[in-house]
Amino acid sequence: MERLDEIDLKILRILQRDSNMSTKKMASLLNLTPSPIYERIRKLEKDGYIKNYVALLNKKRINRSVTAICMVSLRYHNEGFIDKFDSQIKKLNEVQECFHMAGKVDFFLKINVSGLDEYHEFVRTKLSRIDNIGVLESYFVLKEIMDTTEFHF
Amino acid sequence: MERLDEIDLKILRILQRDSNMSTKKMASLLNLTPSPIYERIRKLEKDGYIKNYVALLNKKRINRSVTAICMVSLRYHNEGFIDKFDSQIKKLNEVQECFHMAGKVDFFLKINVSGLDEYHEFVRTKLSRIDNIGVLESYFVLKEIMDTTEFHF
DNA sequence: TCTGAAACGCACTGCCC
DNA sequence: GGGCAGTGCGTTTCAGA
Repeated sequence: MERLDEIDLKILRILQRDSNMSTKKMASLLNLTPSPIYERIRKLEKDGYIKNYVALLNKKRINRSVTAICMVSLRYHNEGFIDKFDSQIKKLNEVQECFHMAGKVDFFLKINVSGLDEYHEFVRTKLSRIDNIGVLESYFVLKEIMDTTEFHF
Repeated sequence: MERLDEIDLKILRILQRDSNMSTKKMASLLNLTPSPIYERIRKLEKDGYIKNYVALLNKKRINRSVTAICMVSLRYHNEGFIDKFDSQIKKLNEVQECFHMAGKVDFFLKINVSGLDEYHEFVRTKLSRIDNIGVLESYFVLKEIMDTTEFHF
């Protein structure tokens, strides 16, 4: 719960890149034995530094290679409408990220689909059917320059 | 390399949520024994369906709770300038995502910092020092509604 | 491609420093 | 808080169907 020392930070840095590394190998990298590594990791989990362990998939391989950014503004901005948009957007499987923003645009969405056809269907049959949408602007990714879950510290 | 069957898809769905699940438990969920699970996972890795295994950290805990979206347009658009922007942006530790876009805006960036002070410093001393930036617009996330690495299929 | 069994190594515990 | 030794379990391999 207290501050992390340099060893904890190194462990987190490693786990962000390769969560399957054995405590044995990590121990040799950090000039320690496996036991303290093991205990520190359990502590980092317990204290909430580590949310979960996941496999990252290759978008191309699973036919989700098109990424779109969509900016949405609502027509009315009272609490009920915002919460309603919130709960409806969570049901859409194509949406990877959705942020409620400060400023002129209300929401940023990152959407992954197989192609433009599917994006068209997504907007037509799902997104645009959500109540109270005012403006809806779509942008397409030409090239992913960076896309990482890793924080540098 | 061929098409995936329903078992492969189920394995990928599980690993996207919890990559530390044992082959034993997965086997019992899928009514199989650990060996075929093990072999299928190795094959999914070898064939490039699985990029890597990572720990996802809690932004708040590691002091990166402010998320900004930044839209950048370049002044000149010849190949050299785009590649240069590309290589310079990759050096910035605060940037989590960077996409080269089709349309009026050239790049979308997702940036995580500890607070507005740090964002100010990031723009002042790093982002704005990159050559050839024309327009630079920042938006701040009020609330994360969704942020997942998981693809639904 | 799966089952079942066998071998191996690592995760995990407890004790000592 | 780290080192060391022991145990059990999961990973990994392989023969057979």
